[in-house]
Amino acid sequence: MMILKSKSKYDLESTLYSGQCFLWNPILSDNLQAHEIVLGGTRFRVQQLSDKIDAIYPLNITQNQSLILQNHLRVDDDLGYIYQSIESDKYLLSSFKKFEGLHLLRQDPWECLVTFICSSNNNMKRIKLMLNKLINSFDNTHTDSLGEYKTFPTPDQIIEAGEEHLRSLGFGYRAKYIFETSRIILYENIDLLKLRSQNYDDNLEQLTMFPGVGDKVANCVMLFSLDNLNAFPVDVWINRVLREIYLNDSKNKIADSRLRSHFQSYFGEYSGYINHYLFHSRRND
DNA sequence: TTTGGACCTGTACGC
DNA sequence: TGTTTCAGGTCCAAA
Repeated sequence: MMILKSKSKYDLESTLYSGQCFLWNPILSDNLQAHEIVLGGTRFRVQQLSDKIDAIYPLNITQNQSLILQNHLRVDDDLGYIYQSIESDKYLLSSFKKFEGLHLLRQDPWECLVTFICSSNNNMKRIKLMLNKLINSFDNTHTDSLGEYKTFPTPDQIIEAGEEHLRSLGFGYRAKYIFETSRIILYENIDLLKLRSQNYDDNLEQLTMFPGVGDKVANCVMLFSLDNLNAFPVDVWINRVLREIYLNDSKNKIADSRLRSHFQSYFGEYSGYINHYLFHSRRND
């Protein structure tokens, strides 16, 4: 075991299951609630220990593995700094208090892109089911001291398997989107990780070129995997909060992309972090 | 620039 | 048991 250093209090449960990532799985281990994920080909397990995170697997975790985990969990984020910036906002202040320690995650951009293409017109339970089916339908099996585990399929594996394969797994019309997106990434030789060094506008333009990726999905991918902390996904939940709390208007139609750009300016450079607190609070009302 | 309908599927409903 | 609705949207055509 190894306690990960984090800059702020860390709420693992809220962070892992707040709807930003669907690849974490709860594990009951030694009567303690642990959580498991595969990152960069390695299986990791963590558990909450007071305000911190205890990395319990791999057993003799290397420095490099520890960095991979810390990087994914964004333990260096200074939540106190973000809290300060919204001190005058009573609604936000109460939700920051209620979910103190909720962090964003830094996911793999490819896995995140597939996840949120799946999310369209869909619910959380089924998104998770679809991703599990996808992972289990490929033979990317690895073995460690806990047994076998699988890694996420690559774009070329998805192309080789074909669109029909995705349809047979229950992806519906999203099968075509994921298949075509895989083709574009492979044939145009796109390195999604490089997008981390690009700004918001360039990434929005790049991501919305993929079929099945509109404003909302692109903003999710940017916020949850590309370090664009000013990304601001507007879905039905965020739409409700913004109207009820900030606009006092639940009737007039306003395009989501207009709401998005308005509140990006309003909330500032960490608007994406604020977005996630608004989302999580509204869903847990 | 905006609007409305179609799109896969599983589930929660009403009968 | 058999419809209808809805779920963290996107795309396309038409106004």
